[in-house]
Amino acid sequence: MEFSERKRKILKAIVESYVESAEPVGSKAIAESSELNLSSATIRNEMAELTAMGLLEQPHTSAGRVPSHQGYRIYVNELMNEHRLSLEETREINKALKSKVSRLDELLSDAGKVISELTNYPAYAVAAPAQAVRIKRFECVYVDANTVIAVAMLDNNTVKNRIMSFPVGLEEDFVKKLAAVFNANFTGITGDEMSAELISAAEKSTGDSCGAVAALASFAISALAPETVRRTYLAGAPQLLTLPEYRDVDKAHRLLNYLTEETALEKVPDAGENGVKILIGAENVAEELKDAGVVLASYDLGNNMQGVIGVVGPTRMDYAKVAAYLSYIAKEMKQAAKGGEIPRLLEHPAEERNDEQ
Amino acid sequence: MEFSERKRKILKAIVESYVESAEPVGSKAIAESSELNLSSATIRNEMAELTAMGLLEQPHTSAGRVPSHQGYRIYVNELMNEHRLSLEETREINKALKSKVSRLDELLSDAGKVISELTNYPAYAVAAPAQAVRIKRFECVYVDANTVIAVAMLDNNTVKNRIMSFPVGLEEDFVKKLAAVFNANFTGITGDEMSAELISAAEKSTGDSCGAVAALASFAISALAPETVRRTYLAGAPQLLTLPEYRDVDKAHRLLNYLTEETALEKVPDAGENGVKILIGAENVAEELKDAGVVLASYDLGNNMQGVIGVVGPTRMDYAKVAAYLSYIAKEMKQAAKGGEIPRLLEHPAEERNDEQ
DNA sequence: GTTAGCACTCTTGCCCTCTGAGTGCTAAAC
DNA sequence: GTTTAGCACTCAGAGGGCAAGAGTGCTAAC
Repeated sequence: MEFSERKRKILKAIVESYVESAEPVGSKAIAESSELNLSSATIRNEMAELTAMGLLEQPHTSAGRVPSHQGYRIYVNELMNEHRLSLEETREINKALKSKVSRLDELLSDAGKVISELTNYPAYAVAAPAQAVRIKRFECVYVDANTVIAVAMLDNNTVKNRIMSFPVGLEEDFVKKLAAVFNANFTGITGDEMSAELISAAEKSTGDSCGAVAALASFAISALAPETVRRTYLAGAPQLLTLPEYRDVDKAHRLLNYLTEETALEKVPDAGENGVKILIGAENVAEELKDAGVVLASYDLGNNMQGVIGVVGPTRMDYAKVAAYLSYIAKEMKQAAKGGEIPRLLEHPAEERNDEQ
Repeated sequence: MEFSERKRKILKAIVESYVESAEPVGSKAIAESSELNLSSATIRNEMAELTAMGLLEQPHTSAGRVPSHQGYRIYVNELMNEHRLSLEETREINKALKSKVSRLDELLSDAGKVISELTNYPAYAVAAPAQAVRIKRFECVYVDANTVIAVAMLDNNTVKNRIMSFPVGLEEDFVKKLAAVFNANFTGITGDEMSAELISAAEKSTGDSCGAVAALASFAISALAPETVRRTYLAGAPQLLTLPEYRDVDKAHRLLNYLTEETALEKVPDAGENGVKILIGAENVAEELKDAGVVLASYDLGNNMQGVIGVVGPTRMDYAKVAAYLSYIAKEMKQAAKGGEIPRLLEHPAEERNDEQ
C-alpha cells in the first residue's frame, strides 16, 4: 500500500479540517471541499487505506475519521505549509516584547502571555543557564556593625544579594577584607566547586571567628543554585478550558495540575539552537502530556542563558501557525536580549533583576 | 416571624449538611440527624419560614433547601463553632513555613501552597508595603569603568539592585561620590517624593554629565514603585475543578481567568490586624466573585510590610475550618517574619530576596 | 404546637425509537 | 484498472415517554 500523492493530499485535507472543526471528518466533506475532483466513494477507499496504515482513526464505525498521532506527525513533517504571520501579529508580539525589555523576568512573562493570547493555548517560558553559573564579582556593603549586604554578580549578568545580620558587631575593615578574600578565591567558581576546603581556607585568611565566612559562602551557594537562577513562567493556563477536548473537567484538571507543578516545566526539552520542536502525543516524555501536543522553540539569551518558549495544547493543534509564532518570538527575544535596543537612560538592557527582602 | 433558637439550630444543621454533601438538604435528613427530636413535618414548617426569611433557597419545588448567601452570613456570624486544628495540621503548616523562612518570596508561596492543600481550595498570598517604601541606604559597586551595580536597601528590609552600563567610562571616585550624594539626598524618601528638582540638584553636586544620576534616579524610582515591592502568589488554582460547583467548565474558566489575572489579587481587601474576614457572594466587590466565597487573614510582617493570605472557593465552604487555618497560619507567618527563629548561619531571617537579570 | 398522612411536583434515570451521518461493499461505468 | 453510483448497515445522539424517588405543602388529628 503505497503512500501516493493523492493520499497525502487527502490526509492533509483531513488534518486541516479536523484542526479547525474538532469534529471527525467524513468522506463527503473532503470530496466537496478539496479540489481533487473525486467522488466521496473514492475518497472513502483511500481513507480506509489511510486508516489501515495507521494515519487515521475512527472514533466509531459510523463516524468520520480523525488523524492519529502518527498522522499528525506525517502532516507536520511532510505536508503542512509554512504559516506566515500577519503584520498585525508581528506587531503585537513586538509591542509586548519592547515595552519591558530591560528585565528578563518581565520579558519572559510577557512573551508567554502574548503567545498564549495569540494561540489561545497555555504557554510557558523558561530561561536557564546553559552551563553552571559562576560568580563574576563579589561585594559586601557595610550597613552597620550588625548588618552587611552581600552582593554577588554572576556570569549570566545577574546580581543576587542578601542581607545578613550578625549579633556580634563587625569592623568595617573586616567586612572589606571579607569581600576581597571572596573576590580572590571564589570568582569563576560554580556552586559545586565551593568546597569545604576552600571555605575553611577563606576562614583562615580572614581570621573570621563569628561565622561570617560561612554565612557568605552559604549565600554564594544558594545564589549559584540552579533553582535560584532558572526562571519559569506559565501563562494562559485557563485557556485550556475553552477547548472542546478539555470540556471533560477531570481531564482538564489533570493537565492543569501538571502544568502548575513547579517542576513540570523545568523538564521540558529544548529544541536546539533556533529550532522549533513539535512533540505529538506519546512523543512527550511526561505521562500527563501523552495525549497533548507541545510546540517549543529555544534561543540563546546571551550571558550563558538559554531560553525556551513553548505552547501546550491538544494534539489537534494548528502546528504550522503555532510553530510560526514561536519561531518568530524566539528570534525576537534573542534580539531583544542581545541588546538590540538600548533603553533610555543607558541602563543595561535585559541585565537586571530585583533582589529584595 | 421571629428567629427562634430552634430555627437557628435548623439553619445550622442545614448549612453543615450542605457544606459537606453539596446536595440540597431535605427535612427528613435534618429530622433524623439533628438531636432536636422533631418530626420532619415540623422541620418542614420551620424550613418554609426560614425560606420566607430569605435564609434558605429552593432550587426547585421538590428539592431540599440550600442556604442563601444571607443564610451563610448568619451562620458565619452567629452559629458556627470554632474549628480547632488537629496537631497534625498545625505540624504540617509549621513544617511548610519553617523550611524556607529566610526568603519572603518562598515564605508566601509555600504558605499559599500548604493552605491550598489543606483546604482543597485555591489560595493566595500577598505582601504589600503598609506605607510607601523609602530608601534606607544606597550603594554603588564599581565593577569596571563601564559597569556599575546600583544597590538600594529599602525600609522594608528589601534590597534591590540593577546593573548599569555606561558607554563613556567612569572614574571610580566619581562612582563613590555618586553613592555618597544619593545617600545624602535620597534616603528616607518615597518614590513620589523623587522630584525633578532633587535629581537635577544631585546632578549639579556630582558634576555628572553622562546621565549617571538620571540612570540611578530611574533605578531608585522603579525600585520604590509599588508594583516592584508588592508580591502576590496564587496556589492550587486547579483545585477549583474538583468542586461540584465548578463542574461547569465555563464557570470554572471565568473564575480561573479572573484569579490568574495579575491585578485581581492586588485588589483584595485586608482584614485588619490579625483579623479573619469572610466575604460571601455579593459581599465581594469583584463581579467574578459574586457567587464565590472568600476567606482571608491579614498580619503584620514587620518592616513596613503587611501580609494577606486568603482562600477562594464556592459559597458552600467550611468557613469555620478555613478561617481557623488562615488565622493560624497568619499568626505563624507573623512570628516567622518577626524573626522568631534565627536560621543557621546567622543570616537575617525573612529579610532577603534576589535581584537578578 | 406537633405530627401523621397524603396528594402533588419535579428531577433523574432509563428505555425506546427515530434520525442522520457516515461507512463498506458490490456492481456497473468509464 | 480505476472510479463511482447505489445500497444496506452501523451507531451516536436527540427526543419522548415512563417510573421511581425525593421532597414539599397542606390538612386534619393528636
